Amino acid sequence: MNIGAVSKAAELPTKTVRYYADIGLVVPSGRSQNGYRVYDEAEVRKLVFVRRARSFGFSVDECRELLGLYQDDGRSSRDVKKITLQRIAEIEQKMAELQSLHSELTHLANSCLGDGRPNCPILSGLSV
Amino acid sequence: MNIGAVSKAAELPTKTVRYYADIGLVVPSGRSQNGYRVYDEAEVRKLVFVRRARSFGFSVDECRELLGLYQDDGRSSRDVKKITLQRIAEIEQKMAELQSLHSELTHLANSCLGDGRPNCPILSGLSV
DNA sequence: TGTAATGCTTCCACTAACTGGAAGGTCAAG
DNA sequence: CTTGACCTTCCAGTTAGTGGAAGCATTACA
Repeated sequence: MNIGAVSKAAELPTKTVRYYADIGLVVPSGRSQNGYRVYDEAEVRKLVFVRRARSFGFSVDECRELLGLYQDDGRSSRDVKKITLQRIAEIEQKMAELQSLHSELTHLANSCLGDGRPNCPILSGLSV
Repeated sequence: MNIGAVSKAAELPTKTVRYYADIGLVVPSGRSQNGYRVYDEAEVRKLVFVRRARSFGFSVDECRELLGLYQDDGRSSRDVKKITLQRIAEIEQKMAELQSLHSELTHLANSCLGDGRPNCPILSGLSV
């Protein structure tokens, strides 16, 4: 498979696939005579894996770590679970922050008339 | 006030204050003979405003826009409310994403034994 | 068979919002 | 007088890509 087909199959932009190759995250299985990157099914699966993990908030470096575990038959599920639980904790933290942000902003927006007049509680609220 | 005092007053790192000066977001009111940036209360208020707005998820460019409104006595609260409501909608969107992420990851973590064996549903789940 | 349109390559530069560090000038205290 | 804190500029790096240019390769179509 050439990069275009891979890009379609993994649902990632070609630029991103090339970038992942550059940083050694998912490298093509080889190159054809004309220099084109050649991928096979295994790489496509890894790319899908990375796309999903990224969408789950795993950083590229964590993806690298996870891919390592993914490929290592001797890995323990304990390692994987540890990373995942950390991520869950971070998500909960993030959600709490967003929650307080949301209520503050909602409060400000509610107290604002939103008319053509300059008097605006949102700005006063921000500048406290 | 020199940058150190401003930094303390506005609760922002000096690096950040300098950065904001560089990009023209909050510029010092002047320079002293020795070349030190000199700020007065108005700038400190703006910096506090920016810090809070940033913590609310407004981008630096949005802060610039808000600062413009903030300083413009002829502004309408409608403009400010519009930006704020957009931001609230984005936060809700983000929270929904985090929520689904959280339940998916929790599900995966729960189905993982977390022992020393290689069999790990988290990885299989990610690679679907 | 010619040519035009994709598709692929590399490389360089840019994004956001800082942060770290080096090299050097200034100032107050002991 | 020297030490240390504070200030300056400039350069580079961070994350995770994205945009674009210049230049081969392949394919589609008239």
